Amino acid sequence: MGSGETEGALIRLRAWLANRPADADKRLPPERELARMLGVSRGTLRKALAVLEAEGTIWRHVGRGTFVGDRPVEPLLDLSDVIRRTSPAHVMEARFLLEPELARLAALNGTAADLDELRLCLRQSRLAPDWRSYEYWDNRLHRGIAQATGNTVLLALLDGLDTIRRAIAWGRLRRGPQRPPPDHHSFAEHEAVVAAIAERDPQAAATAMRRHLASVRARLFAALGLEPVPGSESGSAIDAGTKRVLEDVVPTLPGVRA
Amino acid sequence: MGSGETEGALIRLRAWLANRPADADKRLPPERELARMLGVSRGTLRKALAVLEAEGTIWRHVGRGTFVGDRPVEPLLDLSDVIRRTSPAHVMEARFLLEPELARLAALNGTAADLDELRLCLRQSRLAPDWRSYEYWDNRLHRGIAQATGNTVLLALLDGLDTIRRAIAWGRLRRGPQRPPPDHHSFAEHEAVVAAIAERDPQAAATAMRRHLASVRARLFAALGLEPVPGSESGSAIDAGTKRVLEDVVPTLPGVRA
DNA sequence: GGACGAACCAATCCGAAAATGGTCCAAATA
DNA sequence: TATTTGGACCATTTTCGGATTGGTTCGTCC
Repeated sequence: MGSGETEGALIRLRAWLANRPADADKRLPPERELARMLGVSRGTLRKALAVLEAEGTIWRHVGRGTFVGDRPVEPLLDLSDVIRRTSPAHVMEARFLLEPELARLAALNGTAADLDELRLCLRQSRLAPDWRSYEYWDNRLHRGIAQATGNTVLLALLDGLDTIRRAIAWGRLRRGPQRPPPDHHSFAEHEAVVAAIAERDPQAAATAMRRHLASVRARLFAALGLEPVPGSESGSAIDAGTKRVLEDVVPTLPGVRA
Repeated sequence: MGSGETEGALIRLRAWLANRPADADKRLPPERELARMLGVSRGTLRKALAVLEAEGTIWRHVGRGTFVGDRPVEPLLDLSDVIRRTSPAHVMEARFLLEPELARLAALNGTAADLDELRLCLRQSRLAPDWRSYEYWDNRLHRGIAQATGNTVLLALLDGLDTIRRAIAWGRLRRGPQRPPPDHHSFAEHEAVVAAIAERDPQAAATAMRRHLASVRARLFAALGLEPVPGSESGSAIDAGTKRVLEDVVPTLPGVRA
């Protein structure tokens, strides 16, 4: 196979690549120029470049150039498309899935600085002069919990969920001159979550978060005119698979911080 | 307040907006032109536009123009930044959080077409001629499970996790002429997950997925030279908070499809 | 058969010019 | 006095043409 000049070009190319300063530009000269520099034809150089690309040393893109290192990541997420075919119920389901576990991991991994941030959010949300301001601090609180897990991936996931949530038409949006009433259900629920995190009680934190989300969901569905979620307040009826739940959930979510 | 010409401009503007065809462009004429069309000065028109913007009818942006409808959502996620400060352990933690619940919801909501897709992935992954091809079908399988939940938000979340996972440097990447051995651990584990989904057994599906992820994590950490996760195989030691887990997990993840 | 050179293609980048919303100000107007 | 008007700037964005660059296909020559 690769006999003759192609192999020579590959060797010369590797040597040229090795002899360049470490702080050199990630971008290589254009093929035409590089071919002239190495004393090879462009076609031959391209074969050598193809080898380097196959082994992951470089990556190329039409119109951009040839670069050394890993190919950059492109988002690939078409948010506006997701938003069009999603519903508030979907968002609530995702929140139920994510946020209790975030609270749980926050109780395990949260730092003192994280807790300061959470307490700040609690205080400010009580002082909020209008709904818009309240929602800012509410949002910042939930994000702070994700931050307290110490896991940037989880934080990114919650951020993604947030952008979707914020973009959905929530029917009535309660903006106005009024302010949240002092006995707004979220206040006590938020404080319960933060208290459990502060006491390093993971189960209690997750439980408190579930209670909070159940409350939010009930209000949301009521506002949308839907029927309440079946079994959301019963809490009875321990089925046969319960023991498996214990064996699964407890050991496999250790919450190690890497 | 808005006395005199401003009010008149607002009325004329509303009328002009109402009288345009439904399929008209979302983009309004430039302010200078629109002002001339309505016979108002630009400053007055801008006050009227400010009212419409405050009530959410239109949105504006410098250099772009004025548009009717909701303001488009911007990603706000800087993926390349997240990737730089994250670790394989973080990604595994996120997978443990997400994917078992996805399997659970897939068992509840998956359609026959979804199951066909999953079985196709199983078959193709066994036939894969090299690791690269195997990882394609493996990836498509996990994505298919998220698809089977019927929740586009969860699918978007898994996609986001995937882009992060794919971008991280996984140390050894097992690309090469070899192919996955026929007794590769993932085969049986994947089939267990899909079987549980097909039998509509949510708990079993979640359990099988946890087992699979635990296996993946063990191999990953071994390859990276880390110590195994404490308690990942013990599964004993039922602590005091277990009953609460039951009361929490079971009723609050109903998996309703909206 | 393989290497070379040339030409062409489609995607991308680049820079200047135009377009657009945001802002300020003095004159005109009621 | 209070409001409107027209004009001039500003910062951001779009637009558009030309240059750049990797991808591809020829004919030609060893």
